Order: sequence, then structure tokens, then C-alpha cells
Amino acid sequence: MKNEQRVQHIVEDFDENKFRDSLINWFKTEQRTLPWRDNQDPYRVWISEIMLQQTRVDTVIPYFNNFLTKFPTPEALAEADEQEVLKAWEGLGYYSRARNLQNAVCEVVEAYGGIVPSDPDELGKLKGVGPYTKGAILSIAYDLPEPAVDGNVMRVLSRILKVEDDIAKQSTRKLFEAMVYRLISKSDPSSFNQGMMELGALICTPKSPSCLLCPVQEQCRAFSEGIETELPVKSSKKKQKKLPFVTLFVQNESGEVLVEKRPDQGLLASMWQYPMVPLTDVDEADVRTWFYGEYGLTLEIGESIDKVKHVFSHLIWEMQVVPAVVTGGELDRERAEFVDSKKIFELPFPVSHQKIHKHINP
DNA sequence: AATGCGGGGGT
DNA sequence: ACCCCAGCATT
Repeated sequence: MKNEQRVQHIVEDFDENKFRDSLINWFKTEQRTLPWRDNQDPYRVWISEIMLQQTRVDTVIPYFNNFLTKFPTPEALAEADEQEVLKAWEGLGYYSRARNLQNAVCEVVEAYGGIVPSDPDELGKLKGVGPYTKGAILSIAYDLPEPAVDGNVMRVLSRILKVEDDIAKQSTRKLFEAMVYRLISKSDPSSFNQGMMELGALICTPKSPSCLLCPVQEQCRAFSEGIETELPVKSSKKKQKKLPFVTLFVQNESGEVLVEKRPDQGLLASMWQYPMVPLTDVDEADVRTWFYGEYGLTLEIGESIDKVKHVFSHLIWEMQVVPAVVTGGELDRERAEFVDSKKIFELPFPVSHQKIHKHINP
């Protein structure tokens, strides 16, 4: 059945006007004070929405304030050095967001005179701007009645309207978009969309929702049946694969430490790290030989001084941290260099390797 | 349609 | 442990 027909069926006997009014009134009185709600500046809304992808509000706030201070306008961000942008993103995760954002801002400056497009097609073509972010910018910054369906919205609507589709599937997001097109307030789409997300964040939470405080409890089908914690339905993802490494803390005669820039694609792209030896490819006894082949340096390797476990969304690094000093050879490795302790903190490091910084002054 | 892509907080 | 979070790009 087509989504529009399903929506028509689902909202039968549902008081849409009452729902809109209750939601928007609740949002206007109960919304949190957040830095990106100071005004409707599309650039600020854009930055906030990118940072908020898969990331909690409390985590984003300090990053947002710092980022806007460093890069207050599209022009400032477009001109900035990529490493500087990554440094401002350091610790926030999903670093391709930062790289895509800068790429998109450059396009806005060059093709649209620095004005964030209010045209859905133009906006949606920008790097890093997907269906959710597009709708969020259009509704919040430009007051256009476009759906902005994120995890909150799917959870709230699945409960209110008792929708049992698997929200892990792409097709289900489109069903909810069709639903929002039908339900959204044409006079205040911004408060409607933000109200849905705010409700999901403050009241209609995943584990133990505060239904007694909910402004639309009266209309919630899941609550009336006592199945609010059974929804939404979401298929579980498989668990992470463990990858073992030896991570080398290599110092030269001057006490400088060897670090390297990761490739510009893939995991932690263009971030910095200490050299890692994958124990899936290299035997622990052959680390010294392997390192000479890869880096052109001979080492005297010490005893392991630390064990670092780092969990990603799709894999787990288990790193043995091993100190070493250079005994000979010539550094022959792209994007690798010895740096002093001052320089090292100016480079963008993923959290996994920040855990190793503490050994800088042994 | 499925997978890769970070990191932190809640339960 | 597991789940989730104001998701997107790539295949």
C-alpha cells in the first residue's frame, strides 16, 4: 500500500487539530533555552543540525559555542584550514560531518553568495545535508512546512499512532515523512517539528517515558493500551568486531614523539594518531621488522606500558601501548613526523588516541 | 537494502 | 552489556 493511503488510514479517528495545538503550546512554554535558538540565522541552524546528528544536545552545546566563535560566518568557515576545523570538531565524532560541512559551506559561498539556500532541491544537494537536516533547516530557519524526521519523531509518532513498522528500515522513515506532511502545522512548522523532537527528548524517552507529563497523552494509542515501552519496533544491529593492535609510542633522541596523519578517507579520516601495528596482519614478535619496513627506522622496543580499549559503533580497538626509542635509520613514511609535546596538542586526535597523550612526559 | 562512520550517557 | 542519540554517504 502506498504511504499516502496508509497515512490516510492511520489518522482516521485522530484529531489532528487538537494534536497540533497541544504539541505547539507545550513546546512554546516548555522548550529548553539553547544557543541555536537565539535566532533563526540559517547558518547557525545548519551548524547545530549537523552537530546534533546522532549526538546529544548536552554534548553539542560547548562545541557549538566554540565553533561559532571560531567560524562566525559561512565565509569564515569556507576560508578556514581543514585541520583547524577538525580540531574544533575533535571529540565530537563522525568527523566526515565536519569535512562535508566545510565542503558544503564553500559551495554556499561560491554558488549562492553565502546565503543558505531555502530551495529544497538546492539545499538537499549540499554535502552532508540529508532528508532530516534539509527539513530541519527549511522549517526552523525558513518557516517552511517540511518534515524533519529523526529518531525522536519516529519514536513519538510510532507511539501516538501505534505504528509497528521497523524504524531501522529506510522505507519506514518515508512513511513517517508522509505522516508529518499530513500533520504539520502550516502556520508554525518550526514549533511543530521542534516540538516533536523536544517531546521525544524530554517526555517520550526510549526506556521510561514520562507519560503522566505528556501534553498529548490523551491522544496516545500506545499509552491507552499500555504498550508505550514496546514501541517503536527496531531491529537490533550486530555487535562490533574486535581488532587488536600494538600502538607504538616512539621517541627520538630529542624526546619528540612520532605521530602520523590518517588517510583522507575512511575511519577517522585526516585525524592524527600514534603508529599502530595491526596484530591481525603482523605477529607480535615481528613488530620491529614490520616497523622498519613501513617507516624506515630501527627501534629499541620496551615493555607494554598501557592497554587501551576503544569502542566504536561498528568495531572495537584493543591497543597495547608499547614505548620505543629510535636507534637508527631515516624516517620514510608519508604524513608521519616527530613533534614536540606542544605541537601535539594543536593537532586533531580521535579520543582513542587522546587516551595515549598521558604518556608524553613519562 | 545494508553497511561504515565516533563518542558519550542512560539503564 | 546493550541501547540510543535532532543521520548521512556509499555500495
